[in-house]
Amino acid sequence: MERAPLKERAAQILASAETLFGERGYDGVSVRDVADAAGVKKAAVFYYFEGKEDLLERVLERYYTAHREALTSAFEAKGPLRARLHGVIDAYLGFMAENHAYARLVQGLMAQGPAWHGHLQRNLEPLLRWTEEALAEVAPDRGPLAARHFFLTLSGAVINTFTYAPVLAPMWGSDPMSADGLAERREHLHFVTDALMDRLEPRDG
Amino acid sequence: MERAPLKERAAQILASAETLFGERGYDGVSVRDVADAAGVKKAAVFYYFEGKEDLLERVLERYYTAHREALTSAFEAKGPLRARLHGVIDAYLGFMAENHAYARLVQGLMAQGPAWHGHLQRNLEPLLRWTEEALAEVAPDRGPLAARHFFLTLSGAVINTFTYAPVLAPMWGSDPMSADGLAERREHLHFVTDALMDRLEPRDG
Amino acid sequence: MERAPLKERAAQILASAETLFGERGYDGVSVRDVADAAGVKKAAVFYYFEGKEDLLERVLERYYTAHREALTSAFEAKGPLRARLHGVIDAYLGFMAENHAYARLVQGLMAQGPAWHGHLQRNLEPLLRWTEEALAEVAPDRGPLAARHFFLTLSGAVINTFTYAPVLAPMWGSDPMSADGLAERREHLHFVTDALMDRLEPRDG
Amino acid sequence: MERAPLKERAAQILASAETLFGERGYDGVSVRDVADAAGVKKAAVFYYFEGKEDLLERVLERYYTAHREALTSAFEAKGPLRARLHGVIDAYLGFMAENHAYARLVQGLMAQGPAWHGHLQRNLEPLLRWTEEALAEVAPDRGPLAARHFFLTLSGAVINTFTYAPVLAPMWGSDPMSADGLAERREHLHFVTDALMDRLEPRDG
DNA sequence: GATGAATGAGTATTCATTCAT
DNA sequence: TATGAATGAATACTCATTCAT
Repeated sequence: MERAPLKERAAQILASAETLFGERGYDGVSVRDVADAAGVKKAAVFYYFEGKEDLLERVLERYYTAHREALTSAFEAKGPLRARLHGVIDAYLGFMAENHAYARLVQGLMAQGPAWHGHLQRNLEPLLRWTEEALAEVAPDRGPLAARHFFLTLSGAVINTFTYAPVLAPMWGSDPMSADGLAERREHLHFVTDALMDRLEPRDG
Repeated sequence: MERAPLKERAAQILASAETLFGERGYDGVSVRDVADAAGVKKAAVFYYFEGKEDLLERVLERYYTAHREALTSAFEAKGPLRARLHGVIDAYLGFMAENHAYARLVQGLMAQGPAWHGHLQRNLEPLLRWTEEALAEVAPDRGPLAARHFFLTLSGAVINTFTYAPVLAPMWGSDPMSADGLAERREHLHFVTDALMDRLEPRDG
Repeated sequence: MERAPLKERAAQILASAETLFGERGYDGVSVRDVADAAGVKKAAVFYYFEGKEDLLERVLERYYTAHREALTSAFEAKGPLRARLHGVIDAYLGFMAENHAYARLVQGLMAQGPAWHGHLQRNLEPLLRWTEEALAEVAPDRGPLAARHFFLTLSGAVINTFTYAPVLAPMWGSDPMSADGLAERREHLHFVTDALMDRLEPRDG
Repeated sequence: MERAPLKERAAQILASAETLFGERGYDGVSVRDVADAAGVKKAAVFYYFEGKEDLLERVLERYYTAHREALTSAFEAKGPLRARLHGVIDAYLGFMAENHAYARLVQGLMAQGPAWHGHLQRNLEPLLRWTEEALAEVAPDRGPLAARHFFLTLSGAVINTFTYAPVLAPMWGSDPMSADGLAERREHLHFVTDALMDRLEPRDG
């Protein structure tokens, strides 16, 4: 299953694809665009990759791996639940901060119809499972307080920081994705988490 | 600036565009697709609209109007803050439930680069302003507890219910967009709102 | 099942395709070649036809129809068997003489693998059936003297006149496809037919 | 002019080219296809051969040689004319049976325009000359009973057995290229030869 | 002796858009 | 009020061939 390390040229192409797909969406980017951005000829893209779709798949693969790695240690940390949840949110927010393009690319693919849903689902599943395990002690299996709802609510609160940043910035008068903006957002999300925990396990407040 | 009411033919075209753009994204739909779905000739689309972009603009315009109308009365309602917030969330959720395509279309456009950002921003702005007014009494102007953060968090929690539903359904074993799913989601969001209010105005709990 | 008469432009394109496919084979001709030869823009070819393959299918359809029409009256003629066979050979030869490209196009497709075999078979089948009926009185159902063998032998003798003409001409010192050449070939084929009939029904000689 | 004996690697490539060209035609086969089938790298094909065209030339050369060798002894055999003709037909049929691909490859090239005509002619010429010599005693030099007509008729009857086999098989309910099919075809062709000889030299019947 | 890397030229096809009628 | 015809520009992809190593 392990893939041989990509050659420099291929890495360059992949990096360009990553950036462009993130900026303009899969459909908004042509193979020529990717080649130009990478400083290679168009045919070279087809030499190193099987096609445009393969290119996207590799970009996603890399994201998935990085994403999971970024969250693993946070999920596996020990300590009181609240601190662990804060840690996960920080890790999530931090990963997204370093991978601006990710959130938007994925949202774009979701909006493109079912073709990529299976792909995205496979990436999301472990995160959901982790959340469910982590919250098992305070949240029931089913109903409106089930872990899955908190997963959806909190991951949405993290992700949308990035997907909506470009349209919020002018309204906020500051960029939610800037260092300051993210620090503030982080505090907000901690507040939200604590508020939810207060209600779920009142004694612990 | 007012435009004569659209003829039946045009309305048919617009409706098809709305559905298709929502299902497959702007780029994933051709003018021919829209024409076919509407049962008209391709050239008719250009007769009634200025082009594909115009078509999208009209679709968005309609959404904006409907969206705002759906939320206005909820925002203007009187009564205790919590009840009003619940009302807004119910209205938001209800509107989205009836306009499946909206959330995905907008997400798709966000991912397509800055071209449509201004457009989307104009729609979002009033919602943000309303939220800020509504929360003025409990939330400060700036910082991590500012109204705008709650707006982002809660609107994300609503919207993502719809954008992620297709990939969550298999994992949940049930469809978050079904009647049952939405009722449960509604309860969850009320819980979240209450939890946040508890922390913001502890006495009121 | 009837097809509306093709517009002038489409007819022009089809005619060019017919000629070029016959001259250089399906793979040897690009859509651009066809468009140029027809004096239209490349995109016009796609406006009138669904694609290159469709173009070939239409060309073949026309041939099939013309081919069958050319032979029908000959097959349905009354009179002694030998005369009727001569008539069929004359009709076959005449049709091919007017449709130089046909034989070569079909041979080229046969050599391209199974993709077109079904297509070609559907055209050949009626000819084989007719031959079997015509020879029913003198040829057995099975074995080396079955009608199908005579069909294969004689149709080969006709068709190869055209497929091999370009390489035979220099060796013969004259063109087998010229008027004189064809007249001579016709006499030869009559001789062959008579020889075969002599053996099949000796009394009739 | 003599070329050093091809290395094993080259032979492998040539064999693959032969098979593939025969199956899908020259244009339908890419250098990569040949390399893959031979289990070598694509660049190796260009190392051992000058290019795709050279590859085809070598394949044809081999066929020519094999073809001529297969027929030489039959042509040089002694004995009565009819027996010698039967022998040639048997040899021709036998060679084709072992070289399925040959007939179709050559037909495909004929259909590809004049580029390969000269090539093919050089191969055909000796066969025609031999036939003319063999039939010199019974057939005139010119006119519809000239040897060259019998050559065209009989070689067509042999070759078409193979080129049309794939489309005839379903109609015949049996494969003309199977052992049984070929045995039957052989008998048929002997019958045809005898019929022709009967007419050419009636006394000898 | 052999090949990985690279590419120029070409291929079929799509599509938003224009326009004469 | 429509629309059939037409097209320029772009798109993803293929492939024979070259060449430095």
